[in-house]
Amino acid sequence: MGIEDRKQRHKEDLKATILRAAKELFLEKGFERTSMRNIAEKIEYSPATIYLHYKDKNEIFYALHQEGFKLLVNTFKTLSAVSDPFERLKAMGYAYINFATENPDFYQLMFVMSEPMSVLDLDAAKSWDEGQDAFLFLQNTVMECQTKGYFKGLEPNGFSFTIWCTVHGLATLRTSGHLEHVRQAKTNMADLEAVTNYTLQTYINVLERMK
Amino acid sequence: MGIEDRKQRHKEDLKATILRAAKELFLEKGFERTSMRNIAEKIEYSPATIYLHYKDKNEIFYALHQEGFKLLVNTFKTLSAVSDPFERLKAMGYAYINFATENPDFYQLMFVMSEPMSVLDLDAAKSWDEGQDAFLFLQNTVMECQTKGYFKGLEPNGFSFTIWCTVHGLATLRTSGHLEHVRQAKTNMADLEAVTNYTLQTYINVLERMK
DNA sequence: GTGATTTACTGAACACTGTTCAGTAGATTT
DNA sequence: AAATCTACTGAACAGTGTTCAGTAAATCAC
Repeated sequence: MGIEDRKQRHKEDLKATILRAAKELFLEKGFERTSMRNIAEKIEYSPATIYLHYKDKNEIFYALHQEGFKLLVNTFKTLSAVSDPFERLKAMGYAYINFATENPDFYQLMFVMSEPMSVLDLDAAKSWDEGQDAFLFLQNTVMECQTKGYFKGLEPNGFSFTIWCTVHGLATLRTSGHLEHVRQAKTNMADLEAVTNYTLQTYINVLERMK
Repeated sequence: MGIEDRKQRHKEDLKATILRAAKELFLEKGFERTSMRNIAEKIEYSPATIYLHYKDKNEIFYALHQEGFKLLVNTFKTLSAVSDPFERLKAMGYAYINFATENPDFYQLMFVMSEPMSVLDLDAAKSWDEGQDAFLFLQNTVMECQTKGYFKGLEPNGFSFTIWCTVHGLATLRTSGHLEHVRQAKTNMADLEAVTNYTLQTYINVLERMK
């Protein structure tokens, strides 16, 4: 059935084209300012056509949310090259904040907005695998650190989670603009980058003490 | 000019009525589902009237954002009664998370959404005093802890900030619903409350070690 | 008391939003 | 050639924040 195949291919092409257009618009203008009609206009189809491939806007959000996780996990994977686990942990912290800073819209989609996750909520079979994959990367590194004498006696799952909370907290304060208002209050810091790095460095100092 | 006074009073009354109605609707249905028309209907005025008292929706957001901070700072003030600074620090952590859990919409308004802050952005004279007040509470407690031998050698401002990042991270993961998805992955925890408390307790254990 | 002015307020509109659905043009099958 | 199926769309629905000309009533000046 070559004809069926060609049709199937075209269908998948269009679905991918929609996603690409959505992504470009989101990264360009942020999703607050990206509408279904904008996406439709970009791909030169009617808005209704999008709904033949995606149930609603949240399903597009979810698809991009997954793309974001691929990006993040890939970054983490390159850090496997760092053999010393504590050095790797530090590198992961910087990589995480870097990711959030350079892809604030992706970060929002992945860790802040609840809309993309609503796709999962209804389907109990699905779970948040992307999130767990990324978290296991952290947890494994923490456990390796423990074999080298760090974080003695701490339950790795819970402790890893507190680490995630800290960097996530910093990332959200930064991407939401609240960090900028904090910076304006303590005028000694020159720019956002400086405040971010200083905070992360301070936290690493704290972790370093836990040997 | 008694007439002027009466008019002024009525004007301020109406402004307060708008805010009260907005607050009730926000807490009732969340602000995603609260529109200017909803607020207008509740106070039995036309939508356009609201704009005579508030520049736009963000200005209402900002007013509620400030109310939220009064609430939080008041909670913190009652904790001044705890004399031991480390015990106070612990209590503040629980109070903070508790506040976020019981007032998720206020928390969103205060620490997650950037819209309310946009009122400040334009007016350079204004700064984020509310946020700074709350933060100073934390920083002072941390500094008191240092006199008792905790957190030796750590620069208090930066270190306090990492503490805020951690509890803020936990609070946002919880209110955004991401914590629930994490909980579903590690099935051993019964409910959200348990995960939250366990995480906070683990973090307190970490801090306790820093003596 | 009467006319002019100011104040408080509103109806209707503008330009959007996500989403649905009847209807159509064209390809494919019978 | 007629019937079916597929891919797609125009137009509508029910909303959103916001603006502005216009109105009714209160106040002021004479």
